[in-house]
Amino acid sequence: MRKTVLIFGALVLALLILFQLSKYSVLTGNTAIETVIAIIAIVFFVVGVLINKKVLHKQQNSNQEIDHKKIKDLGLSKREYEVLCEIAFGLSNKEIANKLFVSESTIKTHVSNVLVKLDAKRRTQAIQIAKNLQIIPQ
Amino acid sequence: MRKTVLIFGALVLALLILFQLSKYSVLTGNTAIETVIAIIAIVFFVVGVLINKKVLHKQQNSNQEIDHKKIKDLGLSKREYEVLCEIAFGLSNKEIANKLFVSESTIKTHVSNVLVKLDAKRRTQAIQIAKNLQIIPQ
DNA sequence: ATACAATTCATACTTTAGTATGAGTACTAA
DNA sequence: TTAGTACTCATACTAAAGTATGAATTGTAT
Repeated sequence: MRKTVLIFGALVLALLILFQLSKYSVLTGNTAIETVIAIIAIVFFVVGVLINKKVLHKQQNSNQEIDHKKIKDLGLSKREYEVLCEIAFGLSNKEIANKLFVSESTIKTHVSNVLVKLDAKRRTQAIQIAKNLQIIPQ
Repeated sequence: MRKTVLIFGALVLALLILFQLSKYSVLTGNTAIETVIAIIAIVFFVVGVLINKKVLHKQQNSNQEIDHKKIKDLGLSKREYEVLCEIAFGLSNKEIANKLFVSESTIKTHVSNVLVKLDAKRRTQAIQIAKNLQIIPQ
């Protein structure tokens, strides 16, 4: 956050300096008015593009990042979350069991717990809910 | 596409006019150099922001748009695709049947066909595959 | 008119998913 | 040390999902 303020301040300062430089170079007759306007136009165009890109980039991030806090708030254990991710990947209980080297009945227990904690009736609904809560990747 | 070209052309024209106007207003002494520079800066800043927003918006769209051609290529019928969407929404066969006003056995038939056409073993896997193929909303 | 695809439905069946209950182990914090 | 939590597993059960087959209806294109 401090970094953003510093960069923004430096940017404004640079622009002000550019502003003054261009004014004096015109008044002293060293530079044509067209050149100054062109430079100003290009500089501010680039600044506009960059600032906008940064803002939109943050918006995209907020849509993709996983909300680890929410996972804890839901009371999902580490293992339950693992199982949830494998469910979303489309695996069956038996396949998840093989992948995590435990028995199928263990997976069934985890799945049941996940469904309760996500307030879902089925694993497909759990996938939807988990995505809406942004606790699994889209 | 033609629309874009027209708008872009009009924009360039407007900027050129602004450019000329500002140059003459300074040379005839009607306007202070600071005012002109400020206006140019603001205008090009806004143009930069808007153009960037449009470009990024199209990129986002390409990640979100549904590939209707692929749906046809897979041989998915209208009804089968409807059922697929409801599956992805997390509904059970019975719930889908009630929503679409048909029997559960009809839904089972559709689901089976969807699984074959998507080469999926389970409905959860079908959701994953459909998302990767971009035939259902993320 | 007929062949074809899409939709609908049923029955019977197998497989997978999900629930309920109880229990053993291991690790951690009070 | 004990209470709590997470993880594991089993058994027995119910519910849902998925398969296979056959069949009737409807609209559409040749």
